[in-house]
Amino acid sequence: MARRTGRRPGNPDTRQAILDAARAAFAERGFDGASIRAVAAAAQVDPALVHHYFGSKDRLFLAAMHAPVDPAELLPSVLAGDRAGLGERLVRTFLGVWDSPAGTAGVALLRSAVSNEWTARLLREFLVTQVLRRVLDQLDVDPAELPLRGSLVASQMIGLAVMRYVVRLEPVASAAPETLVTAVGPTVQRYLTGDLAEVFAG
Amino acid sequence: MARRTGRRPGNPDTRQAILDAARAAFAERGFDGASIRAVAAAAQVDPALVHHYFGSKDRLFLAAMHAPVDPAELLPSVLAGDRAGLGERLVRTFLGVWDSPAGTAGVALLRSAVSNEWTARLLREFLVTQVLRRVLDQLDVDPAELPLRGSLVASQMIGLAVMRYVVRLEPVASAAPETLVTAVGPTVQRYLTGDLAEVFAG
DNA sequence: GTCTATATTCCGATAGAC
DNA sequence: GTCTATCGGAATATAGAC
Repeated sequence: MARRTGRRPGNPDTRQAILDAARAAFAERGFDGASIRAVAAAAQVDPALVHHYFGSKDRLFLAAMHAPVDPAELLPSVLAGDRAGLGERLVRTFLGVWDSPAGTAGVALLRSAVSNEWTARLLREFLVTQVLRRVLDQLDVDPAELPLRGSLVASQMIGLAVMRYVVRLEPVASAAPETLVTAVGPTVQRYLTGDLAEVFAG
Repeated sequence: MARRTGRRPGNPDTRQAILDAARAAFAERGFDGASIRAVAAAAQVDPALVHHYFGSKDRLFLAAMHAPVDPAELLPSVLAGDRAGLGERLVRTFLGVWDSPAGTAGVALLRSAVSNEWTARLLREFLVTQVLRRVLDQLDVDPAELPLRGSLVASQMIGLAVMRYVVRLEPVASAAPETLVTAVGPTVQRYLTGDLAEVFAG
């Protein structure tokens, strides 16, 4: 029979449990509102362990945001296919991710970015370099128009996310994904490839 | 010559100074992030005075949100005029308010609602009862479609506000108001009066 | 009306025993 | 690897002197 002394088991899943709890906490209360102590309690570990693994709250947040979903993997299938369906495919993929467990990271980043400049920069850079740039590069429009087109798309998609997942305004909060795809897809399509001559004439 | 003893002057503007400082603080950091102590420091009064005037942080927030702008006064001129221009007029009025000093209250409510369920309810009720209901009542569409149309409008407008005033994604953050009116107006118009048969067929 | 002082609670981070 | 103990700070709110 093994001796009972020596190091406590040291569950190798502890680190992952902390990450999962952190993601959930940041999604519920945002970066500032979530506390390391609450994360530790949810993961059933000591608060000091969290520091031991991740060093600081900032680094814990970054670790919790990592990996759950990579636009580089999702976007190619969105960009393939007819140009006219791009808006709907983008909204469909967007909702698919946010409605899944991986969407927790999105809610966490969004909630944090609104009250914390550091995470706001993170969101901006994610949007611009990981999402918008990949999508806009495929379009056949005046390159000078791309930044505004991109931020219009972001406005509509982030607005949808805020209403559906954060503020929870009905009926958008509970609508079937395909309902929103049909409703919002054409908006995104127009921002991406529509004729915005009037806009740029101003 | 008046006696120098007796009560200290007691500036009658003190209360208003606290309210202005509170609105600015809530706009910058949200409800949870703003502290009564910071509000008091900005207003150059003692923190205990804030409690004396307003009783609690909740009531201070409510007082700071009051009055700066009333949709009941703004919307009639938006609703008057041709139906086809409704979307653009709505966006124009929206941006006019948010770009003005009164917009501070909007940013404060928005920033707070994202990290605080209590203020989120406040935002939902403001949107539904003060804004959307007034606008939707004027439309000539199937009443069963109104809730979804309304929350789609809210998604686009709040998304625009989040990107322009909170996350500050360029170029939307610095764009001329009329540029955004021309870009986003048609989206709002479609959500309000457009043919969404496909959406409701789902 | 105004301010000092404080009760109470919670935070992130660190040092060091085991 | 894990946990106890604690440092240093900041928060809301209240009691009560002047």
